[in-house]
Amino acid sequence: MTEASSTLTEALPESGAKRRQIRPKAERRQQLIDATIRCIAQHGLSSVTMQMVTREAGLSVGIANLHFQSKNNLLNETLRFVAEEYHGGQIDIMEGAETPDLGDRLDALLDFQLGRGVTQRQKMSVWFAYYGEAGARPVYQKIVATTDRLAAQKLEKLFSDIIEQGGYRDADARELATGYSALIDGLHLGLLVTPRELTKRRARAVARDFLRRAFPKHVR
Amino acid sequence: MTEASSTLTEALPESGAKRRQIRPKAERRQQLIDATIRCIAQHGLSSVTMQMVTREAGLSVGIANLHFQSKNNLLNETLRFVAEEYHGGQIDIMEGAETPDLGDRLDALLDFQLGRGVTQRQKMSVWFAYYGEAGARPVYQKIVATTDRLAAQKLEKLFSDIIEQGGYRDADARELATGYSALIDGLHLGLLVTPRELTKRRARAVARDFLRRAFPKHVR
DNA sequence: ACCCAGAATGAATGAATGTTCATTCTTCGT
DNA sequence: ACGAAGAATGAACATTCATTCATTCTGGGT
Repeated sequence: MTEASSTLTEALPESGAKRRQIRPKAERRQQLIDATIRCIAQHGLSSVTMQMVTREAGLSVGIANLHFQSKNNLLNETLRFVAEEYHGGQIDIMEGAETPDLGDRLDALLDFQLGRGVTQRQKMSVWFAYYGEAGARPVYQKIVATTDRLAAQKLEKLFSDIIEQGGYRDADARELATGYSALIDGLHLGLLVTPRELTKRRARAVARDFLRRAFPKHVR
Repeated sequence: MTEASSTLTEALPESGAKRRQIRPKAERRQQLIDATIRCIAQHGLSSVTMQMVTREAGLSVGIANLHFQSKNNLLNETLRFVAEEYHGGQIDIMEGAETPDLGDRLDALLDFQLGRGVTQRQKMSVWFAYYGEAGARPVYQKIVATTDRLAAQKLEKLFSDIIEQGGYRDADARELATGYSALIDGLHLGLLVTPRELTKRRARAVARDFLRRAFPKHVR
C-alpha cells in the first residue's frame, strides 16, 4: 500500500549547464508532487503558484499542465498521495503480520503516527492545509474519505481485539478508536502550530497515556 | 472577554433602494469581519476575495481598505476575533465564579467546546483554515499564541484542582490538559471534514469518556 | 436651513497568475 | 546515421484580484 517513498529534499540547484532531460511520465509526476508538498509546507497552500512549484522541481512551467491537466488536479493528486502514504502506513502496521503481540502493534502504530516520517513539518503542513479547505471543497473530503474510513475500521478492529484479549470492562472499541484518532490529529495540530509548547516527546507521552488508561495491561 | 456576539446570518439582499448609510467605524469593522467569516466558511480561505467579502457585507469594495488597511490586515483581525471568542469563552467558564462545583464546570466547558456556538461549521472552518496556513505564517501563530497559552494555563489549573480534590493517583495535570485540548481539536476536525461519520453527539460522548477515565468521581 | 468633515462608493490601474501552444530538443528503434 | 514520436520549454495571452483615489453623499452641529 505504501507508495514509493519519494525524496523530499532534492531541490538540486544544479549550478552548471541545464541540459534538458526526458524522463518517464510517472517519475515527472512524482517529482512535481514532491515539489508541491515542499511549496505548501514553506509558503502555505493559498500562496502556492505553478511557477513556484515548477521552479522548485527544476522544470519549466508548461510541464505541470502536461502531466496534470490543471493546477487543481495537481493539488488533488498531491493530497491523494499524502493521504495514501499516511493512512496506508497505518493500515500496514495495524494489519501487522510481522508483530503478533497486540501491545507491540500499538507501540509501532504510535511510533509511526508521531515519529519521524509523518511528523515532518512538511507532511503535517500539507495535511492541515487541505483540512482547512476541506469544509468548502467536497473534492478534498472525498479523496480523504476512502482511505480514512478504511484506517478507522482497522483501528477499531485492533482495539476490539485488544479489549477482548485484555477483558477490559466499560471499553467501547468504536468510541476509543474515534477518540484516539482525534487525539493524534489534535497532537499533530499542536506540533504544527505551537511547536514551542508541545514537543514531539511530550506528544508521544500524551498519546501513550491515553492508551495506557484504556488498555493498562497492554501499554506500559 | 467575550466579544460582542456578532450576527453571522444577516446578509440582507435588500431588494429595494440601496441608500447609502453612514455608520460608526467599529460597527463597519465588525460587519466586515462577520462577512469574512461567512466567506471563508463557504468558499475556503484561499479563494476569498475582497469583492466577495464586501459584497457579502452589502458594501462597496473600497470600504474594506478604508477600515482595514489591506486584505492581510482584515484576515489577521478576523482570526484575532475568532480566537478571542473561542479562547475567551473557555476562560470565562474555567474561571467559573458562577459554578463552584468542579464537575459542573467541566460539563460547562465541554458544552461550550462542542456545543452550538463553537461547533457552527462557520467558526470551525475559519479556525482550521488559519491553522492550515499557520505553518507558513508566523503572524497567525503569534495571534493565536497569546490567548491560547492563557487558556492552556487555566485548563491546567482546573485539572490540578480536580486532581487534588479527587485525590487521583497517576494523573499529571499538564499532560491531561494537553491531551484534552488535542482531543477537542481533533474532534472539531472530524466534525468538519467527515460530518457523516462523526456526529456532534458522538463527539461529546468521546470527550466525556476521556474525562471520565481521568476523573471518574467528577464525571458521570 | 445650511455646511462640511469624513464616511462611502466603484471605475480604473497595475501586478500576479493559470493556461496555452508553437517550437526545440532527446531518445530510441531501425 | 537517421527520423519520428513525444517530452520539455517558456514567451505570450487572458483573466482575476488587491488597491487606489477622485467623486458623491450623509448627518450632526450651528
